[in-house]
Amino acid sequence: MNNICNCQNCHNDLCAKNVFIFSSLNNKEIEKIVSLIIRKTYLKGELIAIEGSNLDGLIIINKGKVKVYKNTYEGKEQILYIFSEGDFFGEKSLIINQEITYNIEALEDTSVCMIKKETFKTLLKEYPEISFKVMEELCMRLENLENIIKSMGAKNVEVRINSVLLEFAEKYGKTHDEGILLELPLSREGIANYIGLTRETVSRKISNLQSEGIIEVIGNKKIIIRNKDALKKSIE
Amino acid sequence: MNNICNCQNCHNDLCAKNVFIFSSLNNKEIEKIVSLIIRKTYLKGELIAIEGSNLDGLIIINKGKVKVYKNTYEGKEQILYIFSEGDFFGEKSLIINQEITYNIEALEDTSVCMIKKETFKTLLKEYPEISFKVMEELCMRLENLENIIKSMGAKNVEVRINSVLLEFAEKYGKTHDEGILLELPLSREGIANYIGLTRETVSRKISNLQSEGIIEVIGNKKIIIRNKDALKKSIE
DNA sequence: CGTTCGATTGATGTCAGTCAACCCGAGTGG
DNA sequence: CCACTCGGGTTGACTGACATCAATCGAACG
Repeated sequence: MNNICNCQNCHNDLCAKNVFIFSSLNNKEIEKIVSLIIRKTYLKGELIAIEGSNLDGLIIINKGKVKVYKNTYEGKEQILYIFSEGDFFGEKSLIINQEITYNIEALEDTSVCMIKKETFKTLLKEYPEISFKVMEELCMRLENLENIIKSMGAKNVEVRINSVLLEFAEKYGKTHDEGILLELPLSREGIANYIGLTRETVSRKISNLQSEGIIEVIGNKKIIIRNKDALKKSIE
Repeated sequence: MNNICNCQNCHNDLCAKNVFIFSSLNNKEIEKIVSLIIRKTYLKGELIAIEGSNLDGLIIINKGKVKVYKNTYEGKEQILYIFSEGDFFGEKSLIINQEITYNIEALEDTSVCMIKKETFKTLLKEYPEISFKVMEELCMRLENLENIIKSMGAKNVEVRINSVLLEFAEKYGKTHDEGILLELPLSREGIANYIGLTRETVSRKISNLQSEGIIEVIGNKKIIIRNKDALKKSIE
């Protein structure tokens, strides 16, 4: 179950300072926000929210990763976002007064900070800069989704795989002497559910990329991207 | 080419009153906004903006329809939005300082109202309610895209066709004694580019729906939806 | 060491894409 | 009034790529 604790024992910088939408505030203001925060933790695999439910606040990820998905008409999951440290969700129930339209599940042990709906609304009034940051963030998400749609519209399946590998490299990749070391946030099935394929197809395509020498697969969860340019070139 | 004219001779209600993001303002405030507006018109087929360019303001559609699309890696168009009266675009260059990431083309003769970037930023400061409305609108767009992704992730092609027919019925349908009369904003090819199929497939699936008696096709541009429930049921 | 869950590989089937022919209505011009 | 063209739409045959089903592998963990 969830732990709920006050935030006194949590380093400020973990909670709010690194969060994009609060990045325009000074330390004093951040402190105030931190004092308003409620913390929760979720175990890997735990459902944080379910389609149709109501979140009573904005939730900011402190540590960990979550996947946001809808169930498709065919009973599969369509993953929409992978959120990690500093990302937030639940804005939909704040801004348009609407229940959550997707499911959210912890991909690893995850701790989050919650700001109550009313508290957040007060914050928005008090610090209009936050509104602007929220708009920025929403715009970036829109753009992200627009690109996903573009790549899903592409019949060419390699394009989709390569796109998602590049996306993950951008977000989670670490430089490494032989290329970019990538810890995959999703299983093969997860990747498949993200880009609208089956796990077998993802598996096959990844094998192909390996035999072409473009990537190197290490176990199930790690990939080294040896030739990023080759991936990039293929999606132009 | 474009006509540029001042807005004195344009009825207030056309420009700003029916626009969602200004809906919280009173008449006097609307009048002020109207006075700041620059009008332009575009002919059917004319490009309003091209990927990579900079719009110098927020553009609100006064009359007409536009399609917003990206070119895919395979040289096709991926349509992202169909915007009509009251919708706006260009927010991306206002909020995050970024060039346009898609192409915008008039689907019919279209007149728009433009609010200069700096003017709009001043408005946002002056009337924080507008910020909130913009956030609402962005959230609704996100949700719309999330649903498109969900339906594109569905392998089942009928689901996508039926979804788009229902979407158009919602937006452009008129009640009619035999069902919902629908003036299609897009050609078969346009629909195909919206949901990631080919025009032939769209054509075939629409024929099927007709022979099942669920819809009736009138010429190339009109459809009567006789059995909306059947469409709805198939996408659950 | 055995169990389990995910990943891989192979064989087969299906359905949307492709290519090509044809249709149809609108506009054009003789 | 008819012939012609042109663009979009439809239809059919064929193909190929991904899904599906099934068997096997293999890494992780107790």
